[in-house]
Amino acid sequence: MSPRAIPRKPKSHPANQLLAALPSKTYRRLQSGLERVQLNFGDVLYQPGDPTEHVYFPNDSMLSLLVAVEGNGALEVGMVGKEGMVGIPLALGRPNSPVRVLVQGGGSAMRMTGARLASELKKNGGLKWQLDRCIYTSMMTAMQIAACNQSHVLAQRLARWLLMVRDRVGRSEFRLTQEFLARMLGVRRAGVTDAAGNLQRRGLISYSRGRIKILNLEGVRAASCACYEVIRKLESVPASR
Amino acid sequence: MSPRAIPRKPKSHPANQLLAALPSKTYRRLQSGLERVQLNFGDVLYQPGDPTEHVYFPNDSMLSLLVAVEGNGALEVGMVGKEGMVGIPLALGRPNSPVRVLVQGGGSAMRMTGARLASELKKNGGLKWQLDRCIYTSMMTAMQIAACNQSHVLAQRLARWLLMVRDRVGRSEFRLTQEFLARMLGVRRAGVTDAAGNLQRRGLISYSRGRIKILNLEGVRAASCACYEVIRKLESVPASR
DNA sequence: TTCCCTCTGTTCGCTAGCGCACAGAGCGCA
DNA sequence: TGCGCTCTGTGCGCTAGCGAACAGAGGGAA
Repeated sequence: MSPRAIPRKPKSHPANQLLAALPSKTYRRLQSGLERVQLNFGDVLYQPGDPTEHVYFPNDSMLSLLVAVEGNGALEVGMVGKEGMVGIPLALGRPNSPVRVLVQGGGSAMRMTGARLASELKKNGGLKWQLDRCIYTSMMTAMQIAACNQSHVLAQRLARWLLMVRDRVGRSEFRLTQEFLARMLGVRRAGVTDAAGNLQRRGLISYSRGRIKILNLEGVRAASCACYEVIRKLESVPASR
Repeated sequence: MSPRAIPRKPKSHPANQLLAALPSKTYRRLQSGLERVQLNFGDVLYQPGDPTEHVYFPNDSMLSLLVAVEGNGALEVGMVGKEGMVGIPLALGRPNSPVRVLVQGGGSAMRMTGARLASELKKNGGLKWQLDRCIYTSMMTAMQIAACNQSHVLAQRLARWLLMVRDRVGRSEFRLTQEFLARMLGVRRAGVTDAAGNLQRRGLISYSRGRIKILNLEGVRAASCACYEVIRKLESVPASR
């Protein structure tokens, strides 16, 4: 369950954009606290209630933030790729994460202990600024998704979701079954079949046995709700002040 | 639109619990930056996109965080009373709030400029800890509401909402029309009439012409989803470390 | 007291999505 | 090559909630 450490030292130019945006002096100081780990699809980084020890900065992996609902499994309320980090509660001084964090796209990530993070934050080398930016993004994304879930039909939310995944994995093709997707969106699998089949018939995506590909980006954008653009713009806030 | 300042000086024992939880030395230092303002029902403290200047610490007022949805008005994604503050984006270094903040329960609040807040935060007198706690609560609440909106029927969400308002205004009776309530929840007014009528017939609440009263607290709790308890427990995290 | 305006109750037809179930299709593996 | 398992497509009856509309009831103001 716990991700296995990879002995290789972190590269000097970090793949994670949050780390990459740090002043190089700050990053060099941080390096000794960063450990590279391999994350595989289905790994669970945090389980609600469990004490958490590390924060994670994805390199090429992709993570889902899930809120458990009684009886209903768990529902996605956020997505983090190389643009951000997970473990915000730890960064805010909470000993555990109330959300489940699931590895949705395998790959590697850098991790750091909460204690080290806290001590680095006191040294004030631009890390706090990056962290605040990430907290802001996570919070606003959750709020937008809250409104979206209540306001938009499945077809739109599905399109939004595909676009969000694409932005985070950096590819237009990825592996995910309809079953999994339905769980993330909190709907029936058959509902996803329906909505995805519709997109496929219109030539916007192709979909087969867990392999999904966005064929017509503009088309999918048009099929999604405006929430996608709202969330996308959150990511593009300036990276330094 | 902009709330009017009240000349009276802030009380030495603050009504806002976030301020009250500060070390008294820190609070005394803060006082000169705090200005008491009167907030009236319907006032809008932040409009998405507008530059924001102040953060607000409610005394006895109650504020709603709203996310606008194209065509659909705006939907509530958070609620803040005397236990917290609004203006988190400002506290995170963002120049404006992407959410609308609406005064839902009239009363007073203390406010402070973002610049002053930033300078106080650097002095590290426990303010950051309180702020982090508030950010954590707002974020987790939004995530829970996102899941709730997707998972629970209107009747449950209505009950949750009434309980959340009660906790924040500190009374079991408050003034709100079904029309307003429907907007907050993102449903039809007729749907609220239906769900509220049901609660009323069961003797759990009384409801008449914008005056609503919780008669049977346990009953309303039983009618709501578990999200209420999840959110309530977020508020009760320890106030000092 | 009377009028008016706001708020609530209720109806109708309709759609999105549910829960369940089963058939078929493709891929991996023996 | 054939078997079996996973993934997708589809059908059926049902419920929650929508959009629109209208009737009535209660309070406040003149």
